[in-house]
Amino acid sequence: MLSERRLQVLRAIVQDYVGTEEPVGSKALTERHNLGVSPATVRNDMAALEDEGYIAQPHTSAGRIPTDKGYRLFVDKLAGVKPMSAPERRAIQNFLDGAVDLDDVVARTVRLLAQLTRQVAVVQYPSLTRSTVRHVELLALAPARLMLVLITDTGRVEQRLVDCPAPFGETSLADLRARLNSRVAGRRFSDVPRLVEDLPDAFEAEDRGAVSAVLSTLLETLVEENEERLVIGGTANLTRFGHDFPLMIRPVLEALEEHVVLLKLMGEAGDSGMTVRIGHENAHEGLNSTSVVSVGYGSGGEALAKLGVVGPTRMDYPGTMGAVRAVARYVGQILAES
Amino acid sequence: MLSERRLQVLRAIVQDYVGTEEPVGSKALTERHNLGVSPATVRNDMAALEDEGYIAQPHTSAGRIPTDKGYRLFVDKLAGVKPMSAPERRAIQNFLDGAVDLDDVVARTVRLLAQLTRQVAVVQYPSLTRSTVRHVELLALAPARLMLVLITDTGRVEQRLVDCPAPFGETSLADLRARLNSRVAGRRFSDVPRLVEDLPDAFEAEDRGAVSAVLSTLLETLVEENEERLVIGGTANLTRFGHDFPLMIRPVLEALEEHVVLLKLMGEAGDSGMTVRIGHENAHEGLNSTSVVSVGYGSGGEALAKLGVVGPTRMDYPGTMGAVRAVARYVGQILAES
DNA sequence: TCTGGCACTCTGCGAGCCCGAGTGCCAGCG
DNA sequence: CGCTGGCACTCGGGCTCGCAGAGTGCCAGA
Repeated sequence: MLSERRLQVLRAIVQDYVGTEEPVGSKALTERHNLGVSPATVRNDMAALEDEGYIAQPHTSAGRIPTDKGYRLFVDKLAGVKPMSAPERRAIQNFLDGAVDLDDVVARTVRLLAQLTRQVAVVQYPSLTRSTVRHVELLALAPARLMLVLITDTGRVEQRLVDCPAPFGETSLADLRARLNSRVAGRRFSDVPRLVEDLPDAFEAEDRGAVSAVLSTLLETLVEENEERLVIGGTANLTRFGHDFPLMIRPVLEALEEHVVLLKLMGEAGDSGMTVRIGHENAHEGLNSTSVVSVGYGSGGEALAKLGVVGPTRMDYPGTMGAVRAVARYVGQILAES
Repeated sequence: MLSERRLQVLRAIVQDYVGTEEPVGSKALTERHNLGVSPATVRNDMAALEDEGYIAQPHTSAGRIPTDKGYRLFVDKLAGVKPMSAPERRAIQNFLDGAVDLDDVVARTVRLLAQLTRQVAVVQYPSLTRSTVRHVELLALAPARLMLVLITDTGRVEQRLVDCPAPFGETSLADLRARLNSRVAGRRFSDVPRLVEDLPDAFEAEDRGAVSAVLSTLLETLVEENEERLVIGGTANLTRFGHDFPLMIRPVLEALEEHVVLLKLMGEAGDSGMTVRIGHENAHEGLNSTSVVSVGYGSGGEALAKLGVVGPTRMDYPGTMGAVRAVARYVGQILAES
C-alpha cells in the first residue's frame, strides 16, 4: 500500500503533466505544490511509484509521466468529478433548449460536448429497445406491399417495407392498424413481443400470413441493434493530441469511423454511473493511446443510450467527467420534456 | 500563349510532383520524361512558366511545384479523366449491390469512395427537392396534434409535428389524407406547392385552419434545405496530407464538420459534369490548401445530390476524377433500380 | 532557338559540442 | 527510521559548423 504522501505525489505528477504536457521532475514538483518535503524525498517516492508501475520515465534522466495504471489510480482514488459552474450549467441548458427536434438535440449535444471538453465527442442516438411506442402506422403502397412506420416517444421514426404473401384488404389493414396501436401504443419496446403474440388469431385465415409478416418486421425493427446511430464531432481537437501525432491520430480517426467498434465500446460500459477507459483498457487497438469517458443518458430513470468523449490519456479527467455528466443530465431532461 | 512544349513541361511537373511529393528540378524532369530537349532548355521554360504564375519555387534553388493556377491549367487542358479498369468497375458494382436500404447505399458509397481515392469522401443524401412523393401519411397524436410523415421515392422518410389551431376530426383527417395523396403521390416535389394550393377550399370553414397548418408544414419540409444530410468518411486519409500537417489538417477537419459549408460548396458546383475546385478557388478558408472534386448523381437523367472527395491540391486528378465519376454512375444505377 | 558550361545559392544532414534538467546514491541529522 | 542536502553522473535538446548535393540563372557558341 502506498503512503498518503506518495499518493499526493502521484496526484501532483498527473496534474502537472496534464497541464504542461512535459515530463515532470522532482524539483518542479516541490516548487509548484507545497508537499512540505524536499525534492530528494520526492525522488525517493517517485522511485517507489515507478517500481509499482504508476509512473515511468520516457528516457533516463528525464522527468516522469504517469502510466495507464497511474491514471487509473488517479481517477479511482485521487480525483473527484469537477462539477460545472453555475454559469456553465446555464449555458448548457440554454444551448440545448434551442433544439427543435431529436436530430437537432443530438447535433447540439455533440457540438456542445466537443466544445466543453475540447476533445472528440461521441453521442449515440437514443436506443429503440429502451423506449416506448408512440404510434405504429401501416400504409398500403401496393396490394401486397405495405410500409410499416414506427414512431417512438423520443421522436424517432423507423420505416420498413413489408412484402405480404397475399393481398391485404383496406378494411383488414385498418383493423390491424387499430388493434396494433391499441395494444402497443405507450408500451415499452421490450414488452411488444409478448403483447402481439396472439394477434394473428384475431384475423381470418387468409389474412394471417400478411399479419405475421407485418409483426415479424415490427419485431425485427425493435431488436435491430445495428441501426443504432452515432454522431461524432470535434475531430479537429485531435490536432491538440501531442507533438508526434501523425502516427498517433491516424488509428484514432480510423477507429472513430468504425461505428460498430465504438458502439460496442460504449455498450460495454456499465449502465449506471460514468465509465472511464484508459489507454490499453480499450479493447480496440487504435484507441490504446486514448481514454474514453462515457455515461448513459435518458429521460426518466433509465438510460436510453450513451454519450462520451475520446481524448488523449493525458486529459483533464475531473473536468472532462464533470462536463460529460452535466451534458448527459441536461440531454436527459430535454428528452423527458419533449 | 504557352508553346506546346511548355505545356508538356507543366504536365510533367504536375505528374512528378504528385508522385514524389517533392519539388521537381530540370534535370530530373528530362530524365523521367523524354522531352527531347536538355535540362537547360527546360530551365528556360520553367522560368517562363514561373513568370506566368503556373509554378513556384518554395525556396531559391529548389525545384518547382505547381501553383493552384498550374493545377487549374493541368486539369482543364492537359489531363483527361482516367477511366476505371473493368475489374475496378466490377468491384464497385458488387460492393454497392450488396446494400439493403438507402442508408446502407450511402454508407457504402462513402466508404468505397474513400478507399478508391484514398482521400476524404463526402456524400450528400439524395435531395428531397428533386425527388417525387411516394406517400403522405397523417396521424392524430392528440385531437389538435398531428404527425406528418412524408415518404419519398428514394426511400427517405421525413416526419414533422403539426399543431392545429383547432381539433380535427377523424373523418376530416381521413378525407385530407386521401385528397392529399391523390394529388401529390408520384409527383415531383417541385410541383407539390402548385398542386395543393386550393386544397383548403374543399373543406369546411372550421377545418381550414388545420388543413393550412398541415400544408404549410408539408411545404416547409419540402424546401427545407438544411435537412440535407452529409456523410463523410476516410478522414484518416488526411494523415497522408503532407509533412507539416498539424497546421494543415486542423482547418480541414473543422471545415468537414461544418456541413452547412460543405453543402454550399457542393451545391455551387454545376449540376452537369464534374466540378473541380482547386485550393483558393474554394470559398471556405479552411479548404484553401485542398481540392474538391464533386459531381452530381441520381437515378434517371437528373441529379438528386452530389458526392465527391476532398484532398490535397497535390492529388492525382485524373484518377480521382475517374473514381468519382464511376462511383456516381453506379450509385445512380442502384437508386434507379430500387 | 537550343545547348553545354560555369559560378552561385540554398537546404538538409551529420558531427561535435555544451548546457541544463533530472536522477540515484550516500552520509548526516533529527 | 525517515528526511535532507550534496554530489557525481547521464542524457536529450539545441547550437554551430561544414559539407555535399541539387537546382538555378546566365552566357557564349552551335
